[in-house]
Amino acid sequence: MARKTKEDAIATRNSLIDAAESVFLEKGVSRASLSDIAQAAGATRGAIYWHFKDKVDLFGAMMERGILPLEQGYSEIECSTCPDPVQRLRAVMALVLGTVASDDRTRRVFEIATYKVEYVDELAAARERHIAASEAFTRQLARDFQIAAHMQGVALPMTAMEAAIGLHALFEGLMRNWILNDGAFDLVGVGRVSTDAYLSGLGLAVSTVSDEYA
Amino acid sequence: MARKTKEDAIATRNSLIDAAESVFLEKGVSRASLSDIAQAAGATRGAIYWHFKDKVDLFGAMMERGILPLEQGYSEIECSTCPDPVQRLRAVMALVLGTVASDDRTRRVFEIATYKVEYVDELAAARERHIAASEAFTRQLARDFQIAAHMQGVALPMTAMEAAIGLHALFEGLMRNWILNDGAFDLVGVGRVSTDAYLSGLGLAVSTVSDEYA
DNA sequence: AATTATACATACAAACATGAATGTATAATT
DNA sequence: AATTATACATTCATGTTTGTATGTATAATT
Repeated sequence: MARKTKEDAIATRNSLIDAAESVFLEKGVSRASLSDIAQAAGATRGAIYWHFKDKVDLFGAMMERGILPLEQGYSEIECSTCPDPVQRLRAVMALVLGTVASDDRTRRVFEIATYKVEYVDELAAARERHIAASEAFTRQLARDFQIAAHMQGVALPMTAMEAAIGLHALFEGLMRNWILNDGAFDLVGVGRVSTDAYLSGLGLAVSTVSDEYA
Repeated sequence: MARKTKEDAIATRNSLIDAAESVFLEKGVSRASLSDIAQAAGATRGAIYWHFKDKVDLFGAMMERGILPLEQGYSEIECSTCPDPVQRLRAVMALVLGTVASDDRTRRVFEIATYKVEYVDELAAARERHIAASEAFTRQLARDFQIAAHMQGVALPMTAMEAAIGLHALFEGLMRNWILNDGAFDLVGVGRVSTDAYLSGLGLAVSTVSDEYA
């Protein structure tokens, strides 16, 4: 065919990423061929090789576009207006869980990243990125736990870091199992009550102004 | 070459599964070719096709051999000699986490199943199996929560099922993150204290006869 | 002892998938 | 208006993997 305008090219690129999302989700990343993706986008492999170096590059672009809402949540914890560490922590968890539960693209990308890709050598970058984000999140949780314990004058029954590792595990476990079970439970609701139980078990008060349990 | 005795054949089969474990872990399941596996086992593809239908079948055999210790833990919860539901629950968690942390084969297979395989159509059986095991585990947890709450005369701050979903998420999240972080924290220790915090947050007494926190 | 089934190894054909090379019509630039 | 760079589509050569087909030496069976 012919040359497109710059906006057309951007649209093509986006449709390629859309198609990649769809095909990755259906066939898995490794079994998805570039022909599959191009065909799903109504294009050819030429378009893919023009916009992306190869499949790994396309995967990276898809991840970057889809993970943004989550990293936004992660970063929100840093500069939130909420001064109380426990409330901040609860707000961030609710925000991220709510995003995964409500935003289709985020959920699809999360599902691909969790169940439809093999983290081996060539995807080491994605893996390292996830590890780094997790560590940053966990460290932030640990700091908040320390601050909260100090503010409330309580002694945690474990290291702040251990408490953070546990909450982080609860957090990711909920999302993963929710995805695996095809949204069979209320992610935000269960996330809230289980998080609160955990916090309460740490000896932290969660200021239950308007908490309702179903 | 020549025909082997029956024991030799079984040994060959085991070495093929060993090789599959190793190659799957290194290259991921989809990128691992049967030639790779055969070569790693010091055999040829002929041996693989003799013992297994195809790669999916070999993967299934590997899973079955490596997941046994975990399912053993899952089943232990059913017929444990420990009558107290909270103690039983804690014992099972400790047993499974301890197995993953200490048994190399279990850990490798778990890592493959978690990070080195794409759960798509042809592996639907493995996926369904995992879902079924998880659901059974969660249901058992819920039942124990109900019994424990009744025994201790406390009202849980949430549904027993929700409490179970949370603990299950904590449980799987810990294992997954421990694997991802290459065993960077004490899986059994953190599992114990975070589980106890969660239980305590549910309002359940955990009978701390000899609990020590580092 | 002869036969048969076993436990593989080897050889072969077909199917993709990839990456590069080339073609090309048209925006954009001058 | 001529030139150039862009945004792809098409073609081609190559390598890889798979499944099957066939060969074969020997354990097991009779």
